[in-house]
Amino acid sequence: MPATSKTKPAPAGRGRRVARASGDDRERAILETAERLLEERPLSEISVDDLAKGAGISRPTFYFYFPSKDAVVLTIIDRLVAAAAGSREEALATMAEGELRAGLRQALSDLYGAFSSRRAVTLAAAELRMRNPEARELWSQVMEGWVTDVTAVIEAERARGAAPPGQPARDIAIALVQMNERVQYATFNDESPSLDEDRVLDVLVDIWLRAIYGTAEPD
Amino acid sequence: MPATSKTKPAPAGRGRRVARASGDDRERAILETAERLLEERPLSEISVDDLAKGAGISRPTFYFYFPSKDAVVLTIIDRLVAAAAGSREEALATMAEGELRAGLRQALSDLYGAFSSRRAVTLAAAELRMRNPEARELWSQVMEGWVTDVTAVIEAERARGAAPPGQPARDIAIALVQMNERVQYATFNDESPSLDEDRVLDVLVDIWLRAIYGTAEPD
DNA sequence: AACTTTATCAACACCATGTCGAGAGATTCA
DNA sequence: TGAATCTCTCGACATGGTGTTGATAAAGTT
Repeated sequence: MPATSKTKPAPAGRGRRVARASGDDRERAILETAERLLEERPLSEISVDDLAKGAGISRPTFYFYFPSKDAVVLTIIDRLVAAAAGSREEALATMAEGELRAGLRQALSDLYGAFSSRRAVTLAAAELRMRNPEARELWSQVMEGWVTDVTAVIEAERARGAAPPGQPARDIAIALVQMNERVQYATFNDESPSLDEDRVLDVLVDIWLRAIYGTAEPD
Repeated sequence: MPATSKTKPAPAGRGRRVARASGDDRERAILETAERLLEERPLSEISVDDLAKGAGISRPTFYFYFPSKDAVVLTIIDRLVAAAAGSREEALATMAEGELRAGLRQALSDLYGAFSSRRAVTLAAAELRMRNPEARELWSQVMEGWVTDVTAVIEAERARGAAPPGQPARDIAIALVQMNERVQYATFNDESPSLDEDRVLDVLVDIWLRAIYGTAEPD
């Protein structure tokens, strides 16, 4: 077998039926069209025909490359998620190095950045998750990754006495990670009560620090 | 004019075109069918025909009562939101009476209860918000109500010296209210990383107290 | 009894999805 | 070289949803 990647064994079951020659261009064209159109309007207002037209093919031909509109978006989300996973490892590495206040800020900043650089896709992911089980499952894995890591950090901090005991670490982690998801979504989407772009990080970091390291001592 | 409510001037622009006699039954039947079907499957999998059939009428007749499927759900959400608004006032009244830890717990508990008693509708609201501007606007008002009230509470506590200064009260309020929304949704929807039904309140109250009254003092 | 209002639905127009089958062009190999 | 095979393309169709129209029946009003 030669060293050139010739047949590449079906990237995930998503993409095309077999995977080979010049149709790669079409596949890319479809993905690019989807990303471009998502900058303009929500997924629910984009039809298969729009994607086909944008890629310069007919609608039936679209189905040669992807089984559905959702599959196109899932492919795009896959890639975003892979990139975000990179951010997560990097972020956690920073946090493990002692300087925790700055570390946490850096971690949340990386997370924020990973998704803010691809708003349209992030919003589409949220929309798709509502009605597509595969998208739900994928997102679920992303969330679980973050929750697991954050749980470990909280437990480590408690173990070395830097953080006081409290509710189970995993429960706190779930609430904080979900808070970030919602707050970021609202900001990206420019919802009515939502945090300003340039305030998000300060506010989230503050709440994380208090939730992890603080205690509540009302009068 | 007699004292009997005879014509009732079009409840909100939503419901039916005019509003009178026996058609009230049909209208109720449609609303009840919608609620019933939402217990079984998501809004996106319910058709106008399903609603019509369930109410014992044909599809065109459905359009005599409501302009669309979305309008039916919006009517239902309207009522849920009105009920929740009652909860909010009650909750805030409890909090204003000094005993704050218990007060906050009671407030969040009321909020949680208002929506958990109508899970199906709450989930449908979230789904509808994704693609319907009117639903978005309605939900936006609900969120704004809570944010405004919570902001006032935080500022009052800071003013009387019970809570330390920190990020702007409104920003903290936004993040906390959005956290609750997301965490509760995940729990109702039984998502993969989500808090157990019976842990939600403890965790949320803990984070709220720390965010409002605590300070972060890492080692 | 004429007239108006309320209520109903068959038939239609429209749009989106996804499939089928007939081919066109390139590549393989006999 | 030419037949077989594979990749790629699309017209035509089947299906299923939305929303509208117009004819009509039944109730209420004058």
